[in-house]
Amino acid sequence: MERSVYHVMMDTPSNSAVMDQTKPPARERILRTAHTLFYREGIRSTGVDRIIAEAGVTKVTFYRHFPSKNDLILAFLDYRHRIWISWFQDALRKYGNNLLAIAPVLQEWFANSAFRGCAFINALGEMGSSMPEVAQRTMQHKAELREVIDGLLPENCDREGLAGAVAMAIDGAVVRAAWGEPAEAIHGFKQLIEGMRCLKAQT
Amino acid sequence: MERSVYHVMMDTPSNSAVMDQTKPPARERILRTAHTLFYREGIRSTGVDRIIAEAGVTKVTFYRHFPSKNDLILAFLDYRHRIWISWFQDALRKYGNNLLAIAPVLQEWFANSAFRGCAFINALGEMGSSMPEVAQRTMQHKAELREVIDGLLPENCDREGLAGAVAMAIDGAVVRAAWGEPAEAIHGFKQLIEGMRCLKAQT
DNA sequence: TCCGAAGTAGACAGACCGGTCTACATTAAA
DNA sequence: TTTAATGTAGACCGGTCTGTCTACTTCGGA
Repeated sequence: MERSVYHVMMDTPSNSAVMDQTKPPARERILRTAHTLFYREGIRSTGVDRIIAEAGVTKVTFYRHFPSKNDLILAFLDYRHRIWISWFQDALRKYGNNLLAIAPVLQEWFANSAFRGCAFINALGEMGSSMPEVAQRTMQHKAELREVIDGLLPENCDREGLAGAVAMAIDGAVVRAAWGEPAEAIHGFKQLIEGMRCLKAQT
Repeated sequence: MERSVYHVMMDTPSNSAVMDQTKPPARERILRTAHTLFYREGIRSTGVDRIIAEAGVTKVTFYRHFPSKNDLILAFLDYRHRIWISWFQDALRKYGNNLLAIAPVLQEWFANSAFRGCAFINALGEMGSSMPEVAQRTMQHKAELREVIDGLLPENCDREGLAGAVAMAIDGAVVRAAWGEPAEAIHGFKQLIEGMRCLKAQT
C-alpha cells in the first residue's frame, strides 16, 4: 500500500524528465501536456500557446496533429478516459475487486495531490453547452464506469440498476471531495453503499 | 402541478420584458444577466462586454458595482445560492416536505429547459483552482443544502449523517441529469434513497 | 541519394479579454 | 437651487486568444 497504483497510471510524466531519455512523439507530448493543464487549471483558462510552450512543439506541429482546440479537447477526454478507467480497474483489483473495494480506491484517488474531481464532470460544467460532444463523451465514460461496477457485483441481483446507483454515489463523493471534503465524501459514500447492500439483502 | 414553482423563483426575468414597466436598478440587471449567461454558457466563456450589452449598462456603471469580474462571479454564486435554496424549500413544501419529496422536486428541476446542472459544481470544475473562494462558496451552499435535508428527516435517526449521504445522492443525480440522463438520474436517486431508508429501518 | 512526412523558428491576423478613463446627463434629497 | 450619487456614451489600453503562414531542417524509408 505504500506505492499507489495511481502514480504509475495517471500521472502524466514530466516532459523534461522524459527528454533525458527517449523523447515521445510530438502528438503524445501535446496530449499529455494538455491533459495536465486542462485538468489542473480548466480548459478555457489554458491557451494553446501555453500547451505549445510546455510540450516543446511549434504551432504548425500542434495544428497538424489537432486541427482546432476543440479537437484537442475531445482527444484530451478520450485520453483521460483510457488512463482513468485503466487505473480504476487496476486499483479495484488491488483491493479485492468487489463492491467494498470502491471506497479505498476513491480514498486513494482523493489523496492524490493532483486530484481535482472528475475531468468529465468538470468539462461538462465548463463546456457542456458550447460542445455537445463533451456531454456525449461524459455519457460514454460513465456508461463504461457502470460496466466496471457491474462486474464487481454478484449474479443474484439487479446488477444494472445497482451499478447505476453506485456510479451516482461515486459521482456524489467525487464532487464532494473536489470542493474540499474528502473524508466526509468517503464516509457518505460508504453509507450509500451500505444502503444499497441493505436493499439488495431484502430482495 | 401545471404552474411550476421553479419558473416563478429561478428564471431570471427577461430584461426587455421588465423594461416596459419599472426598470430594475443597474446592479440588479447586471447580476441577473450574469446569472443567466454564466449558468448557461460558462463563466470564462462569458465576457464582461456581453453582460454589459445585455444588461443595458455602461462599463463605468458595471465596474462601479463590481470592481472586477471575480467580484461579479462571487456575487453570481451568492445570488444563485439565495434563489436556489429558496426555490428548493418552496418546492419541497409543495410535495410534502419529507425525504420522499426530493425526487419529484429534482424531476421538476431537471425538466426545466434552463437546467444545466448545479451552478456550484460547474463553477468549481471551471474555476476551482484559480479562485479558492469558489470552493468555499460551494462548501457553504452544500452545507445549507444538508441543513434543509436535515429538516425533512424524523428525529429518531442520525440526521446529520443521513443528510450528508442524501445530499451526495442529489449531487450524483444532478450531474447525471446534466450529461443527458434525467430519467435514469431520478431512478438511481430513488434507489439510493430507498437504501438509506432501509438502513434507517434497521437502526 | 531522394523524397515525403514530420518537425523547427517565428511572424502575423483579427477578435476578444478585463479593465481605465473623460465628459456629460439624470435623479433624488436637502 | 445645489449637490452627490448614479447613470450614460464611447474611446482607449495592453494582453491573450485561436488560427494561418513562410522558410527551413531533420529523419526514415524506398
